[in-house]
Amino acid sequence: MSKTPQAIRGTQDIFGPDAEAFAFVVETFERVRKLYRFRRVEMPVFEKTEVFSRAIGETTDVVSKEMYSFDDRGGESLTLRPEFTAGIARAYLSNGWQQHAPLKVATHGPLFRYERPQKGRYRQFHQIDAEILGAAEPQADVELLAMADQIIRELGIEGVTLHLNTLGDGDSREAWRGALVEHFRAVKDELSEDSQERLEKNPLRILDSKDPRDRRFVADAPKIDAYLSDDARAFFDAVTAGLDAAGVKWTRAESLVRGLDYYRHTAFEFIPDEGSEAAGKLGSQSTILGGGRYDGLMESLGGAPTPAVGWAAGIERLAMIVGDKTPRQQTAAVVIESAEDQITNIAMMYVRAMRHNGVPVLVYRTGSVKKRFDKALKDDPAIMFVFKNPRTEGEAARIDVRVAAHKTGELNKGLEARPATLSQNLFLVDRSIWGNAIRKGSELSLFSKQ
RNA sequence: GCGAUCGUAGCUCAGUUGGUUAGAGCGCCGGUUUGUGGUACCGGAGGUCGCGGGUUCGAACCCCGUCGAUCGCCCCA
Repeated sequence: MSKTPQAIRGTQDIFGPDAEAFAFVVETFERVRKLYRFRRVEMPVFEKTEVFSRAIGETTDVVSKEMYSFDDRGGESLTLRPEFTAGIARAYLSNGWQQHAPLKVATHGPLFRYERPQKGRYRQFHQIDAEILGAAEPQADVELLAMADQIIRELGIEGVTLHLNTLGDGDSREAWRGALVEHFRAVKDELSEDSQERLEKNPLRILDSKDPRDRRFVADAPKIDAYLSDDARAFFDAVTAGLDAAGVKWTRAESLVRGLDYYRHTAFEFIPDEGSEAAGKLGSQSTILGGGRYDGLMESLGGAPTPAVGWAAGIERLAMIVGDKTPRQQTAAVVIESAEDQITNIAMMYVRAMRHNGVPVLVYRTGSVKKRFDKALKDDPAIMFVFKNPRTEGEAARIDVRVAAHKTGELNKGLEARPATLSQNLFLVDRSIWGNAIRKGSELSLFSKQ
């Protein structure tokens, strides 16, 4: 026997409650994006490396050391996608989706980054993603954010706030960046080692440094507001006004910047409030959804200037917060106590009728009779049907219907047994699940939940 | 890339200063009892102690390496 191979570092096999929470996030996303009429797109999992290196920026850490890249047999460098946006921008340009502009699209799936795994962060991770392409108006930002807000709300996540900032247009951003470099260069020797590095590479990042040595100088650093052009300011005002009108709560975060080069104007993150339940579940990983406007991206890929705005959110992180709030599926248990084929066939007829009427059913027919009940009860069904042999000659196969108690120990006292036989034409099941179940002739028809 | 902690049964963990055949609970399988049965009791299967070296008469335990996990830093979502 050879050894079982290990899974790749930073990958995960998701099962059980985690998998249910994961699916709940995706299902909620799919349902809500349809309400906003975002169109589903499916994207390749890998692209030519240049798609990401040009779009994201050569100097960023993502490109310089966090990409999963490899050469194909023709010697071309390919990369497993570290994000959705660059690939969607490439598709927009190469498929002529300009004709659909403004185009609202949504997708979800696996992404890859070669990083050290830690809480809520994996080498293969999964995101939901929404983009509006070819829309320059601030109303696009508002709609996109309203959808994000609704998704988080419908996932039942509390205590999360939208942190909002503007990076201005290209000129504003450059002017501000210059002023920041000047400001921090004057005190360079007193900054943390990391921030001295950042000064050259990514000065905006100094703003959200956690190091106390840096915090002192961050407070009086130049603010973007002083460098905003009139247009940029008007744009931001329109976004915030729109959010207010849409009932989306937000807070200004002047030092919120995004790591990637292509962002302009609006930048935002949904962050759990200090001390909230969600914050506690996430460890040092705090942002649960982030994005912004990337008006410069299309040009970096050789396309015409195209305004666009989008966001992405990690499914694992959302699932972690949702946790056991995932609605549990109510199930009917059918226990076949009899060993006779005829009775099994009758039971399976009922099972089929229930499933075709949208009722989830689990069947127990193997192992000792005791085991069948043990297993059925452990699955905590909302109701149980028992098929057993007739007691007397000529009597029809006997069905017991009972409402199983939901809590341990209440089975015997709390349970309401309603024995019925096939000769009777009506029996009740737990109304909270399916309403009345009525047998007519050989068919079981069920009324849906009210 | 850096730091800290940790790898013993399917799962959660014990395992005393290094000392015979490595334990428990849960789970799993079989059985007895309980009126339709989630309980209780009896029995059973299941571990080359992550892997590879080293020290020692002797290593789950000490040392080195390696792989992996967890948490944090950098970065980012």
